[in-house]
Order: sequence, then C-alpha cells, then structure tokens
Amino acid sequence: MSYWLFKSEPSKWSWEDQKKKGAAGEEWDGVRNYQARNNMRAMKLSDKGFFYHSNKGLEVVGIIEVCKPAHPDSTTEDPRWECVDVRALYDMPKPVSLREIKANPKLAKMALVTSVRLSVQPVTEDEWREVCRMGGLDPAP
DNA sequence: GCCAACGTTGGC
DNA sequence: GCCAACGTTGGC
Repeated sequence: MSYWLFKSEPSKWSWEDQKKKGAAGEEWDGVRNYQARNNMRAMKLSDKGFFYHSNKGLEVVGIIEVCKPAHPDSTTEDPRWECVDVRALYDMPKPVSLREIKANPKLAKMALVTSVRLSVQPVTEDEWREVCRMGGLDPAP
C-alpha cells in the first residue's frame, strides 16, 4: 500500500464534486506533468490519497482511494498522458491546513512543502499517519 | 494581483 | 546539449 496526495483547485474540482461521484469515482484527468503522471502510473488499486484544495482553502479535506489503475486520459488524444480513477472515502473530521503542515517539524520533508508545484505527489507512511492524526482520524485508515 | 519556483520550448 | 525566453502553478 502506498500513499499519495492529489491537489485540486476547488473552483475546478472540489471535494464536494468528488463526493458526488460516490463509489464509482472519477478520472483524475488533466495532468500534463511527467512527474505527476509517473506517480499515477505507480499507483495500485486501493492505494490511498489525501485530497488537497489548492489556491482556495489550502487544506487537506478528505481521503480518496484509487479505484482504477492508470489508463489513457480521456480528455486528450495525446497518448503520453494517463491518469487513475479515484473515489472519495472519508472526510477529514478536521481539515489540515498548509499552515499547520508547515508548522509541524515531522512534516518538513513533505512534497507539499518541498515541491510546491507538483500536483500529484507521494506521501510517506509516517507523513500519512501524522496528517491523519492532525485531522482527527486516529488510527489512520 | 504579484511573483517565485520551476517545467517546457525552441534557437543555436 | 545548452540556455534564454516563456508559460503555468500556487502561496501569499
């Protein structure tokens, strides 16, 4: 099991939008960055991820699960771009803000802090547990 | 709205 | 293959 973090601008695709898709989930399409795509290629079914609101909100608001492994991105003809499908699993009882993450020394190496522009990033197991704990999910799912 | 960081493009 | 120019992301 690996852990990830997905960024989305809530004005484009919000946690509410994601939850409306229910168990069927939805493509995480539109990624046009090789590193982010490679991360999605590395994902396995039922890997977990944080859903993070960028631009507005700036907080981890929920947890999603990979429900379909990498496949061609339906929003482009360009065969280079692939994406996974994800579905909403849980709300964060207490959303975890970027400020809190930056203020926590245990999370100083999170890609969210060090690779500001990477939209799909890996999360270590320790980081996963810590952010879940901060968000009121203890034990971590 | 600004701008730093950084990825991509294209001329040489 | 280098690197300047340019475009985009995303925090502030």
